[in-house]
Amino acid sequence: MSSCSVSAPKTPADFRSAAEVFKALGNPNRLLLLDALGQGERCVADLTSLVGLDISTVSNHLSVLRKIGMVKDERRGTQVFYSLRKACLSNLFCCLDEFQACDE
Amino acid sequence: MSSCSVSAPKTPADFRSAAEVFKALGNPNRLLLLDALGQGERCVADLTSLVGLDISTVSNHLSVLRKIGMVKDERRGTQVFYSLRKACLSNLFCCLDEFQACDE
DNA sequence: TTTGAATTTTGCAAAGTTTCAAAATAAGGC
DNA sequence: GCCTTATTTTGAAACTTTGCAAAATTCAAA
Repeated sequence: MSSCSVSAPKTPADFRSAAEVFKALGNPNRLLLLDALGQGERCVADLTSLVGLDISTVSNHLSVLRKIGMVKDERRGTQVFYSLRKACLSNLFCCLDEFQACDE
Repeated sequence: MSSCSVSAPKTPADFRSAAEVFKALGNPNRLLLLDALGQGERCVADLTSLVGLDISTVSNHLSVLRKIGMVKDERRGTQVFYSLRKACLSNLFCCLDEFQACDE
């Protein structure tokens, strides 16, 4: 059990994993990929024609998203299908919209 | 008035501004700065001793956060005080926690 | 088992980020 | 006006990210 509610002085290390997630989301092409996956699973070739980059580049973006647990992949024959792994991802987008709409 | 609810095919450009916000949050030192500012306004020197970087580096991080509207600054004498500009920023962190806790 | 299709990995170049140090700016007190 | 303090800007070095192309891998089908 981790010691909770003890507000020790924080260090950059305490924010490393949060920063990893935000950094993965900090690229327009990856956000477009996530948006497309919001409609359901897609194979790499389909995602590639969607974003208009080299397929190897798309494969790399997808692996960034997979490493932080945002998407999962499933091979079926020669194709690999990607899909969103976290239902609550859409919440993050919601909050971002709120953040950007907020003028305070 | 912008055309709403017309789900046109999206492009990377549609996600540029969202990506800018996420990218700004994608650095542990900046998250630590934001966390500190959650307690209230702080001058640059105080924030500098907190994160343990050169003051010029901290000033740069703060300007990244200011450019995307995350913090505001106010000069009082020779000091500049920074504070959070968006109340809903804490929501974003909440959602992140949810995201990371979520195992689906 | 060789071929073909889909994807990933590797190598590389260009562009961007992070950091410190030094120079520049801003504001207040003498 | 000159000096001190606080901050920002600029410049340079190290490193990371992004992207393409070519080579390697994976799998199915002929």
